[in-house]
Amino acid sequence: MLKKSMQRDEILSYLKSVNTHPTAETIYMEVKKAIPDISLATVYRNLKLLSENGEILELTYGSSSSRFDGNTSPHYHFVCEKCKNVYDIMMDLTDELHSMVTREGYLPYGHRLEFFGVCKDCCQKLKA
Amino acid sequence: MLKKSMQRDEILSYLKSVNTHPTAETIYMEVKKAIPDISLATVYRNLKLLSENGEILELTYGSSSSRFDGNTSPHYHFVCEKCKNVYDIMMDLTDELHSMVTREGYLPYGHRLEFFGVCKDCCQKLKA
DNA sequence: CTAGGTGCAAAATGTTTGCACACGA
DNA sequence: TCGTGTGCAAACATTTTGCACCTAG
Repeated sequence: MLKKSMQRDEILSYLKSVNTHPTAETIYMEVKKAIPDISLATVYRNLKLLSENGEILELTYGSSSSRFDGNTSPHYHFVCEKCKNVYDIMMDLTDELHSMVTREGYLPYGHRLEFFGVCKDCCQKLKA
Repeated sequence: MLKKSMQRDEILSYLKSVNTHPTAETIYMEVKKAIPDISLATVYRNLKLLSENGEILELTYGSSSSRFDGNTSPHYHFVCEKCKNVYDIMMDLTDELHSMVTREGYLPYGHRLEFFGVCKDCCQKLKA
């Protein structure tokens, strides 16, 4: 069971109050102002709990290490939550998407789009 | 100036040959098959060089540490490659995007879209 | 020859875990 | 009270750096 804790409350309310995307270290520094003897480990533990519960979003590429892409041609990915396979979605929305963010004042070089769900094969199996 | 090196060539050609998005460690293991005494440090150094030169893409959220988002409503991200800030793009293309992949036979639960490029502020600085 | 590249090991960063104690239901 | 949460320090994982040697231009 998830018990209430002052530390977790403070972390969540800090994250809800800002529109930046702070790192664990930044969150630690900020929350420390309210709870001076909080530890960094507690911050990490609660960030993990909160994102598992869907109350916050962790922005990573899955693992803790960077990933590198040698592919220049535009394509997207579909990650199946059943079979864990990663499928290529051969689609290119570069013009549409980039013109949308360009209108907002950004200069986009590229983008990444990933879908999560169930693939064709696993859909079949679910029906059967 | 950038000198040619067997190690860098091998890393680049490996990355161009796969459609996965390997970590530095994976790249190291693979390139080691061709150049057995390559070191992990060399892999890191060359990955950095190659991505600085735009020959490959590093997929991260800027810093080497995770970032956390208290905003769970549907929105996208813009990662500035200069200042490393992550900006919210308040846009929701769920209906459009999901109907596209549904037509391909997938059953999408969600998706993630992030742009990379240069933000408004850094565009200004580049011009100056 | 010389600036840049390399391997190695150590250091620097970022994150997780073991443990004993503290706290909320 | 009992199971969860916490702080601390140590362990781990990932990435960077200092250094002496090597290599392409």
